[in-house]
Amino acid sequence: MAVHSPAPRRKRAPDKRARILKAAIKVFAKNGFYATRVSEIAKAAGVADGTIYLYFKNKDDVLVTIFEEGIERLLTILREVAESEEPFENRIQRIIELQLGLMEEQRDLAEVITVNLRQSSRLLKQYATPLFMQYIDVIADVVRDGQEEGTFRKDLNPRVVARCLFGAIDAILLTWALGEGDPAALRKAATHCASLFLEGLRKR
Amino acid sequence: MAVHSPAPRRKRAPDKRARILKAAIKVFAKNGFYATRVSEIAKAAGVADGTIYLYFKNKDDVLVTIFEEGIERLLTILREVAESEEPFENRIQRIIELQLGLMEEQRDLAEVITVNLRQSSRLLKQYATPLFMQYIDVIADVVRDGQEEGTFRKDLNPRVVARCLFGAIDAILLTWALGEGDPAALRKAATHCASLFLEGLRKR
Amino acid sequence: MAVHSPAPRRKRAPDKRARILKAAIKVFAKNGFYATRVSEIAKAAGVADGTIYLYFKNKDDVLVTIFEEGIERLLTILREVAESEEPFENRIQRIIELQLGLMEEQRDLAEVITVNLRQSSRLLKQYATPLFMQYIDVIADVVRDGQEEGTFRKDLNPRVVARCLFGAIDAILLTWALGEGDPAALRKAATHCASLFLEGLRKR
Amino acid sequence: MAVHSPAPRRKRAPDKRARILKAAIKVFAKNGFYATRVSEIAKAAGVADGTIYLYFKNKDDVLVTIFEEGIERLLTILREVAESEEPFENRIQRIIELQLGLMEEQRDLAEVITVNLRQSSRLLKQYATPLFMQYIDVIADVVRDGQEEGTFRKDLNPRVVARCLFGAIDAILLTWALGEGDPAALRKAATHCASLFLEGLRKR
DNA sequence: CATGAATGAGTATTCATTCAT
DNA sequence: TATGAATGAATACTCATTCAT
Repeated sequence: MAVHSPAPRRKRAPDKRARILKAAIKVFAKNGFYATRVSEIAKAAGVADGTIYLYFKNKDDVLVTIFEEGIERLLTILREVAESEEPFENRIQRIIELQLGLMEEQRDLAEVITVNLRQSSRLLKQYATPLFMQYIDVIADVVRDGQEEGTFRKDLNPRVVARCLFGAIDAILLTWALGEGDPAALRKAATHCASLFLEGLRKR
Repeated sequence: MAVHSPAPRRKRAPDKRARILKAAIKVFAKNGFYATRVSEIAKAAGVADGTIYLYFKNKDDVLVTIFEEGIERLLTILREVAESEEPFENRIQRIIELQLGLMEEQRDLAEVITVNLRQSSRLLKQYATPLFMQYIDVIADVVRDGQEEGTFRKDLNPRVVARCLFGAIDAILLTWALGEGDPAALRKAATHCASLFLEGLRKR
Repeated sequence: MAVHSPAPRRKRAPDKRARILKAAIKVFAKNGFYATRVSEIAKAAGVADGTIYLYFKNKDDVLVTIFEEGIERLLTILREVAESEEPFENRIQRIIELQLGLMEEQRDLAEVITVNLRQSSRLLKQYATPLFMQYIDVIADVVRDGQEEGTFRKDLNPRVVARCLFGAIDAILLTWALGEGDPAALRKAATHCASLFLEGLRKR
Repeated sequence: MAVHSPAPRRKRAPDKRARILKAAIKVFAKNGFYATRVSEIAKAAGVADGTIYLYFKNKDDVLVTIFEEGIERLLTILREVAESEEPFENRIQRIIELQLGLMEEQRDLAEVITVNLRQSSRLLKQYATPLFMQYIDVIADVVRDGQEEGTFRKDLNPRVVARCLFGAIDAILLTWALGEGDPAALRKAATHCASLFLEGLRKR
């Protein structure tokens, strides 16, 4: 019709993939992985059902991608903090705040990672375990270094400490995600959690 | 047809309900809630598909029952410990050991409770939240009493501490349930976890 | 326990069969044949599910029995009227009133016969058609005799008239069964219906 | 893939809905509503099972649609006749002939409407009643106008007459649908039925 | 690349019927 | 006879995935 229009470009969206992921995070968080229909993701992303299969192998693949990219981003940042030159106590504190802080800005991603991934035992065992171990390792390394350097008590297994810390953060997020989602409450919880762990770790 | 069939065995099993629950824990742990077919539970329990519906409203109800009865049993024991006359530190320590110890005997149940229940957002929100809150309350009460009595530092929110403790135990169980399942490792983790939290809580 | 009680006879009920039929009429009328569970009939009859199978081959057999016994009773009475010595016009009038009157006292049976039997095409074709034909014949005979005797016009096919009359009564019953079920309304409808058909049939 | 396939024929059939309805009428008439499997309808229509659910809410909806569209069409035509300027007697006569004539072309539809709809008490009460009342009203209006104008006797309740007429036609159709289905017989029955009612209604 | 109509495999649940007691 | 717990065949409906356009 418009003969001279430079380029029709009815649909600009070269960002379909990103839009699908973003939409998926939203609906997964709201309804859970199994209760979410592919068509719902498509609708929320403003694409056709079939389009999703141009970017992802299947529904599982969407969840896995969200998890992988999300945890990858988290791991990158965590590693930076973990390997910084700051005092060990600050690193621990920042690790906690970082995760909770990061999530505060991305509540849906938080719910998807903490809740949804457990929804598929298969996915959990296949994908989450290895990444989970990397996560544990990052924290455990900080603890171990702190022990060797003399800041932290030496009688605790660093990996056990790391698991406890992960669990504590996960539980706080879970409560927060299932509940009101008040940012202030989250921040306060972060402070208390950090204080609890740091005192628990401190060498005397 | 089989003329000499050894015994007609229309098994008058009086324990059908228990057998179904036991079978369900096993297959849920193995395959996850959604991937488990009702017929698989029936087969594992040695009953007909329809029999399950004589004892449970539906598939959801089976999972919820497992969760509720498991948590209920735990809560009863936890309350005893929480309200005992022992020093507060001992109570915390015993709460941790109790949970991990209880689960040690029922690895599949541990997986169902820590992993499977999160598979249905609806179930999680509907059933888990209230029981979870009761659980949190029991622990939080111990912390609060300890604070008032002067054993624990007063600057930490008891409910945040309780949530952290729950998360830590949950994470330890999760790792254990998904992994090797070595009882010794579990016991050692319990000791370290307890030490970490008690030091973190101690008033100085 | 009661050692000397003459005869325990916890359940006198030698009338189980009748009680089952009566209960079945009630629940079939309320919910329809397909929506009625065998267990509902049993409950309404105050017997165990399995007991029904001591008196009836299966669920279909219960409906068929109701229909057969009901229509049989109706046919017997109709034949009496049809073969009486009364004026033909009176016979027609009484046939109408009889059916509607009979039903008025047995509203549930009316609904079962007019509505439920159509619920199983198989049953309808297999059982109802022959009995229906007998019914048509009884009325058609009265019409035919009236024609030959000179009371009714001769240009109408007696079987067509009989079908029309059956249909009219059925429609009145249907409306009545689906609606309020006011006996007075039914009686008035019977009068009008009779008048309409008698005038339509009268030789001039 | 198949290079020479004559026509890929992912049949872009634009008439799926109509084909499903047509197929449903056929199988409902043959086996009855309850005995008909959704998959049978699908097979008869040459579509996949799931396709039916793109056009209808559920199996009930298919039956209701058949009924509604059939009755709707009938009502439209009936109203035209009822409101025409013809003598009242002709209108009645044409109403009868129209219905029987319409059905003559669609014996299966006749059976579905007269027999199948009664198979579900729920559907009958929910859908049939209102449309049935409209139908009754159309006929009753003709009768009433004829009474007021002086053609018909005034001592009959128009709605009772209408119900009788409906029943008579229904019974004729039922016999016809369940029996041979001889068109000539149907036409003759229509004439006799009309004559019976007109004489019955005539003012003298 | 994008679409969305069509597909059809897959499953929880129901309920008539049986049979050990 | 009577029971009612147990059975398991049977089926409507959903929804991830495909592919002709």
